Parts: sequence; C-alpha cells; structure tokens
Amino acid sequence: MDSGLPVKRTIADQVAELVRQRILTGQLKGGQPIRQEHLAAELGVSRIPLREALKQLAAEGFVTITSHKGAVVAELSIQEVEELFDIRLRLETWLLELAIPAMTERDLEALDENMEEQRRPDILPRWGDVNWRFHEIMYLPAGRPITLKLLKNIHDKIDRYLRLEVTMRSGFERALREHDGLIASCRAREVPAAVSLLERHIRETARGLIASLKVQ
Amino acid sequence: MDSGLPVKRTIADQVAELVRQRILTGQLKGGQPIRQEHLAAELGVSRIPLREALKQLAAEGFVTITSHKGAVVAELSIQEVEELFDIRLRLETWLLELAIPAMTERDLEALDENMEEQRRPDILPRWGDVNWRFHEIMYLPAGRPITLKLLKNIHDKIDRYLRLEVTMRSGFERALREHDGLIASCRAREVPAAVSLLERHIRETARGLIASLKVQ
DNA sequence: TAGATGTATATTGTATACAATTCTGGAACA
DNA sequence: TGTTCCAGAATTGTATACAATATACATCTA
Repeated sequence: MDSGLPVKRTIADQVAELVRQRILTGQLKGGQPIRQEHLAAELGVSRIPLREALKQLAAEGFVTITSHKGAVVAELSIQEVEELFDIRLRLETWLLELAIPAMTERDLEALDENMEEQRRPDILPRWGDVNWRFHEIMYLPAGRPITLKLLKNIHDKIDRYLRLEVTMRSGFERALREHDGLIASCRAREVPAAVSLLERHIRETARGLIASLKVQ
Repeated sequence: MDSGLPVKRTIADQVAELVRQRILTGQLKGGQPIRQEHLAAELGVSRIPLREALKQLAAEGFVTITSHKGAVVAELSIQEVEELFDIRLRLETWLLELAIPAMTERDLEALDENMEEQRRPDILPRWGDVNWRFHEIMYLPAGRPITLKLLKNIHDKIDRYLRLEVTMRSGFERALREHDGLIASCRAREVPAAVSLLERHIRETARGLIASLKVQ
C-alpha cells in the first residue's frame, strides 16, 4: 500500500516534476530560456518526454512556450501576484468557513504538529512546502478537492517569489504568530474570527511580498 | 493587425484545440478512451503532436491520462459539478463587484448586442460560447485576466454538460430573463442588486443542471 | 554607412522506428 | 467449471532522424 501515486512513472512525468521543482526552488529563474537539447542531454533523456513535460508545465503556467522559439520560465508581474493573492483570499476564506465545522480533533493535532515543524531552525529551505501543508490541512475538511488543487497551484507560483524574499525573516515571524491564532480560532470553532484572521494573514503576506518586489 | 494569437500555429496546438472542441461539443463523450494511433491517423498527423496536445488537455482537466493505458475523456461527478459552480459563485460575484464601477457605455452596449444574439432562433448550438461571452463582457472591466481565464476553463467544463441538457429549453428562458436583469442592474450601477442577481443566476443554473444529472 | 537581403547555423517541430507495458484469449490444470 | 498462466497482439512510451523555422551574421546595394 503506497501513496496512491502512479507506481510506474513515465519519464515525461518525472521530468515535469523535476523541472517544476527547479523552477520553484529558483534553480531555473524567471525569464530564463529552456534549451531542449541541452536540458534533455543533462537529464539523460530524449527531447520527446521533455517536450511533453514542458507542454504540461505551460498549461500549469510555470513556463511560456512560443512556437519555434521555445520555452522560457514564466515570470509574474506585480499585478499578477496581486491577482493571485486576491483569488486566494476569496477561495481560502470560503474553504475555511466550510472546514471549521467539519474539523476533527485529529485535524487540529495535525496543525499543531505542522507548527512544530515550522518552528524548526532549519525550516527555511522547506518553508514553502510546510506552509502550504499548513493551509492544506486547514482546508481539507471542507471537502473541496478541485478548489484545493487550484489553490496548490497558486501557492506554488507565489512561493517561488516568497522563497527569495529578503523580508522573509520578518514576514516569517509574523506568519507563525498568525498561524497560531488561526489554530486557536479553529479549535474554538469561531468561524468569523478565524476567517477574519485568515483574511488578514493573506493580505499581510501579499503586502510584504509586493512591497519587496517593488523595491527591486 | 490580427487577433494577437500566434500566426504560425503548431500542429500540436491545432490538435489540442480540435480535440478540446470535440470534447466540448460531445463528439468525444465522457469516459471514452482516446486511441492515439487511430486519432492521429484520422487527423493525418503523427502521434507526437497528438501526445503533446493530450498532455496539455490533461493539465487543463479535459482528459485523464494513465501511464501505459492512455487518455480518456474526463467525466465530472455531480459533486465536482457542484464544486465548480461554487467556485464560479465566489469568483464571479467578486469580479462583477469590481467590474460595475469600471463599466463604460461601450461595455453595456456590447452586453445588449450579445443579448440579441442570445435571442436568435438558431442559438442553441452556439449557446455555450455566446453565454460565456456574455459573462466575459461583464467581468472584463474588472481587469483580472488570470481569474477570467480560470473561469473560462470552468465554464467550458460545465457547458459540456449543459449542452446536453433536457432542461436546457426551460433553463434557457430563465437564463435570458436573468441576463436582462443583470444588464439593468449594471446600467443602474446597483452593485449589491447585481451581485445578488448573479448569485441567484448561478445557483439556479446549478440547480437545474444538477437536478437533470441526478435523474439520469 | 544604413538598410536590405541572402546564407549558414542553431533550435524547434514532426515522422518514423523501436522498446516497454498492458490487454486478450486460450491452454493447462485442479 | 473455474482459475492460473503464458504467448502474442494491441497500445503506449521513448529514441533517433529528418523537416521546418528562426536567429545571426556576412554580403550586397543605394
């Protein structure tokens, strides 16, 4: 009994995940062109599965493909980042509203455990994943898998920029406090309080990120 | 001066659009497997561009690919349809709120023109497109292109089922009335009224579709 | 010299060929 | 009868080879 993911993973799928990971971690930077022959050779595969991977990543919004010119790592404008945060705001507050009444004690424990991980000293490189996981655990009881998948994609796109943030250190402490507050509200089943905390949390994160994007 | 779409369209892109269209129009039905060799031969292309097209469609949610088993046209459960309508509800009411203050006289005229088209006797086969176009015109002034693209994708997925609806005839008349009401509220710049009309409109559409899905 | 034009090179796009996997149907066996 | 197992047929996945297109640079023209 494994994770449920396909056991027989195709090369194209592996490559897609690897390239996505490289984009998220900043190994492949925004605007950087992707040379198929070069990357395929580096990975020891032919261009065919790489091209299929790129098509998928393009549909997910991580790269931009122009015919006969190739793929470049997608970049987000400040306006686009703001829009993504706006979408998060609408969808996540809704999910939280639905989720709180459905949360079990087990869910709340999972949130506590996640917070412990967030407080580990070596968390920074894994912050993106762990932070998403926190939000995911909160929204899972809402039973809205499509919305959740959509939000995961949005988080991934945003985290790429958050990861590089200078303000991360300060924004990080704030995020921890706000997460704590959210858990408390969830445990007390205070829906309006939790929602308004989440709203503030998302707005503050957006504000911090966008401010630091603008100074560049 | 053309539409801005790529002039040199690659075979893979053309195939992607064609297959998507066949899925939306029901020529390819939900659950139906797609045999690469067969479809490629029918279209007079090799399997390579077809496979790339399928990867893209999979990322967009129109087909489901299982390794070494192939692609099948995706089907939506009733629960998934409900979730998609829920997402529409949250995002479209938000866009409308933003859009109304920004609407120009030109936008309102475009809505009127669209209504004329909706009232043509031969509209049914084009209903999906024209209906989406109506909503798109309303939301465009909100200036949220990512959200709009996301909603377009959701509309497409839903319209595939709406198109086959028995209730279409009756739901159709209702939709026209509700569209008229929406335009009136937009013209009067009555944001809360318009939003609550839109909310009712989406809920009614969902109710009709889901009811008819359940009787099957 | 500025601009246009042609040609070589690099890169992407597609077809064909082959490898790997899954599916099918029937033989062997209890 | 029902089950297991094993060809081989069908289908998908990937590599190689070639075609189409774009880019860079040299050449020509005014």
